[in-house]
Amino acid sequence: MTEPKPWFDEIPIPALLRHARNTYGIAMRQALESADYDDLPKNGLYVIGGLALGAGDVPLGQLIKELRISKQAAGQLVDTLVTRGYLQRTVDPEDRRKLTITLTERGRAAASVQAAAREQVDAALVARVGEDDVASMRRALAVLIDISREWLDRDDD
Amino acid sequence: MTEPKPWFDEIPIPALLRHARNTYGIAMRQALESADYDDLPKNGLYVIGGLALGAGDVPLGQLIKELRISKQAAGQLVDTLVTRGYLQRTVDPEDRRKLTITLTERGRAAASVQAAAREQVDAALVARVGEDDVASMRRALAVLIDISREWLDRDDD
DNA sequence: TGAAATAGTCAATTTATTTGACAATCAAGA
DNA sequence: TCTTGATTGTCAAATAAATTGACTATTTCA
Repeated sequence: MTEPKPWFDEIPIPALLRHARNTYGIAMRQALESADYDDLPKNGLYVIGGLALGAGDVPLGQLIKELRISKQAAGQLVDTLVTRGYLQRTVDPEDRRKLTITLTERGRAAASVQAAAREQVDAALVARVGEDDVASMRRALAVLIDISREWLDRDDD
Repeated sequence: MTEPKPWFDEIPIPALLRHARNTYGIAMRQALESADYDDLPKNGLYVIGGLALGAGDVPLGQLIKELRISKQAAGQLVDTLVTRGYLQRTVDPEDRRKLTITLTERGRAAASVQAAAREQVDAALVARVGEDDVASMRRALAVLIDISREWLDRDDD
């Protein structure tokens, strides 16, 4: 029994993560383009997908942290998303410095196309490795995410 | 037993992948910067890390496919990496159209700093979820990567 | 009230990536 | 051989994405 190591054991985890994420990216982009939502900027998918989750608004500040880009970049990203009709920006009445962003009609439509594509990939994954393995992958990924929090909780501008 | 769903079950897998990868990115960047390898371009980490694997050369064409960027972008990326002393470019004597890229001394040094940081995160992960779960995560990621191959094998320029 | 901190904008620059046109090399058939 | 077509990569110009630095408005809190 020579037990040859499978190819994916030789590849660094970050590279696996990159390519795996890319699968979703390709599927989602493709679906969005077929539905004529072809003008989403690079990080646009994340914004659209993320907003759809919490049924409602998201403070701009959250994007800044999650995307790990400068607040200026976040501002510009939201700008183009607003210009292209996906988002709406409103001031938080509680604190008039803050902005929250919300999906427009078009934004929600795009989000649902994207979610459908995502779920298709999810389904293909479950079909091959089973629910349990997917659940344990989620757990492992969550742990990785958590590790970064301890690694550095600083870097908050 | 209310069994509240853990937070990471609510997050789309691509988002988990993104953030998980970011953990590695942060750790590696940080390590590299402390060691004065602070001039690596965005995709530089991938190139450096990838090359270190196969002890030797990598055809430029491979980068193009793996990074999913245009050949021009790949060319420029390699350009700056060469300029900054990380890479060397040589023509393939078999086929003089082809280029292969190799790490320089500096490149190898940076690669090993990067690898060390990566392994530190790997270790932290193993410490919390165990070898088996990491192995099954790898398997699941490999399946995801495979899915994209079937999803579209076209798009080869 | 009046600093200091927070949230975001504006303008300019740098970095990353793409598109289009091209040059060199190789492969294969008349 | 020649010639045609495909492959591999470069050059140059344009666009997109992200950063830096300086600034405005708002809130907090001593």
